[in-house]
Amino acid sequence: MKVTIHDVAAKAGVSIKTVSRVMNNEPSVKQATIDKVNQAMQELHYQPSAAARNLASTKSYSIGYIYDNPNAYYVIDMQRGLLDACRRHGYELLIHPTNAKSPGIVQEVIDLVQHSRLAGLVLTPPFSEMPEIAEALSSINVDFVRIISGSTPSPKQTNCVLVDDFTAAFKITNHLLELGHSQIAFLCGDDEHSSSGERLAGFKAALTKRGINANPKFIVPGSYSFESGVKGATQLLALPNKPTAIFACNDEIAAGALFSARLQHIEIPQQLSIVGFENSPFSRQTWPPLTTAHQPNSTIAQSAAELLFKHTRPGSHSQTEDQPVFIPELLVRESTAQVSS
Amino acid sequence: MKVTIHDVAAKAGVSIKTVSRVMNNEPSVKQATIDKVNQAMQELHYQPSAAARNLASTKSYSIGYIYDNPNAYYVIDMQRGLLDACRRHGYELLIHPTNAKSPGIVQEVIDLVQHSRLAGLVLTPPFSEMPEIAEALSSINVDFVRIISGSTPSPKQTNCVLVDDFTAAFKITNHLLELGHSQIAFLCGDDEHSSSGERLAGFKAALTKRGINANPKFIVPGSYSFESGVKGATQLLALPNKPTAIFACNDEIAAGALFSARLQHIEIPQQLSIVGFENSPFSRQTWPPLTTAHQPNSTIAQSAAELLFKHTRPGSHSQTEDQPVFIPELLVRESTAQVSS
DNA sequence: TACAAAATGACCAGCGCTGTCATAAAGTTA
DNA sequence: TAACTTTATGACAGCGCTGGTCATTTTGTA
Repeated sequence: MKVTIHDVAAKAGVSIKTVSRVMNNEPSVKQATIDKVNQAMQELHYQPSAAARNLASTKSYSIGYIYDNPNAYYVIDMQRGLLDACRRHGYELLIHPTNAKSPGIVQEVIDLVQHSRLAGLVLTPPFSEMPEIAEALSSINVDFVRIISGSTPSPKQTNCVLVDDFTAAFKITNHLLELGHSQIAFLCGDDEHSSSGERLAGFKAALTKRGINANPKFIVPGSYSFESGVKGATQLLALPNKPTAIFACNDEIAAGALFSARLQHIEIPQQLSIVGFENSPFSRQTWPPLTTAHQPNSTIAQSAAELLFKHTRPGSHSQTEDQPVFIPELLVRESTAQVSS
Repeated sequence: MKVTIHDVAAKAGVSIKTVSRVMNNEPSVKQATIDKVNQAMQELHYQPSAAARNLASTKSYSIGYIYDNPNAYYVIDMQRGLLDACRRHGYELLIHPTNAKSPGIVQEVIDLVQHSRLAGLVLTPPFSEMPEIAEALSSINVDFVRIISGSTPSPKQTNCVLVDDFTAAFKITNHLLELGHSQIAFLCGDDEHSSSGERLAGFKAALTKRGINANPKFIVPGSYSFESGVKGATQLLALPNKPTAIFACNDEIAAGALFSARLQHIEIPQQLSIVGFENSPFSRQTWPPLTTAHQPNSTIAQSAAELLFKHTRPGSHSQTEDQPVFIPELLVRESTAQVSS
């Protein structure tokens, strides 16, 4: 029926204590024994009972993922990555979608952690960028890993996985520049998300490097939504000197921009180039498909979980080395073209 | 520190067993005792440990959601609904994305249930339509609720939540008919998903009622994907007598059809009406926005979870009454118009 | 060959709770 | 009031695992 540690021990011909030692990779176990036990575990499809471990141990075997993100594809990818890492390490994942702007959010997070005895938490924007959350978590002594926008590991931001939006945006902008565009506009995402700021900075840096100063009218504030893209692009395309290319802060905004351009009978990419960011399924299902930057969310999530597990385990508490950096890659599709003269 | 059942028992002056009885509202406890215990729990801010309960009890306090669906919005909506229901009843939700076509899938599901001691499972297509899964689950005596396509409760399909695709498709088709279309094509979803068959049946029924027989060439097999929509529509629009309207089995297919039409410089909706199904965010972010059918996924999920909890609890095991039926509603947007003569 | 070091097992308590069964209190009947 | 039924409560084992303590066996090394 149910496979327990006893079954594994019997099958491997060792004591349950040794199986336990292997599971918790305690020292003083021969490699041969480790292999035997692992094999027995595999063959029996053994999965340690998280409930029992949580109960017996001072440490805990579940981590939480708190999120408030309208982008379903992002969330699903993150979940996948976290789940994969959890399965590998015998952890459980507790998902907790909630409202980041709710007034009681800090208490809500604390309650969640304490009630469910979480070993740690993975935070994505906007939670990863809320200092009050980080403080609260530190104060109750819970490990957490933040996935944030940033390009260079720094000791200030410990336990972070960095997504280098700056460099990615720099590359995207270069792509546009190489196509001959110089009148490039930028549609921002939400102010609160630092990713938007980082992408904008990368954009500006690329322009500056070519000696172009960004036209202030070409930088349009907004939010990470289709509607915002529509609005921003409509505004841009009403300008007397229209841009020849638009860099949208994500694919949804880009889709909105595309929509707006189409309403005005502007041909994409012949009359206007548009780029997105994220490589969400949206970007493949617009017409034309969007040039964008691919963000390996699932891998990023795995990396975050691994970091959490490493922290949780005693020993190696290194600092700056533990800051993986991911650079989204340029993905050229059909929404960008040589500037028309 | 951490308050346990012992603290409550001590405070209330009863045994821990009695506290347990109160928590699980078991019979045979005097009202006075119940009050005493409840008060003690309140004063101590007592929260029972889910881990301990799961470990000790034959019943469990978590349910699982197994899925294999490329549509992230659908999955997220389902999760939301399930999570809401779980929170209300003090349950935990375990999510388990996996591959329905993997050869070991039945064993995988069994392992999951046994290992995590799940109280029950919520299944959506394709899992809800796999007889081998239902059999396996029954054989190990685990409760489950299936969300499936169907219009009439039947004793055969116990523990099901029905989504009436037939009626919804019938209504959508009527919408097209009322706009004067008679040359209507249908882009199918995956054969394995009965929703596709149900929608097709509703489509045919609406045509038949108006005395139109469906042109066999207008019924194109496919799958629930953008690509399939592109392919199907391309095929249809190459026909000597093109359809004037296309009913796509879901929004992604519809988006694909839109894409294909656009490639051929066909104006939507002036020259061709297209409808989708599901009201996913996609349908709002195409140009023009899609006429579609709104499926209240989150509500459906809640209803499924409630059904599961009701089953799990002893007593009321009614049959046919427990089959909620949801009918997706027609949502007219801009991808459909009067047929052009 | 002797001896230290490493690897493993045997055993026990206990995490916080529930299930089972025994027992005590209360209610009913004649 | 005895005899008995019903209802309320408690004692205790045990869920699957960890963490500790020792004892024992196997290995490596001088």
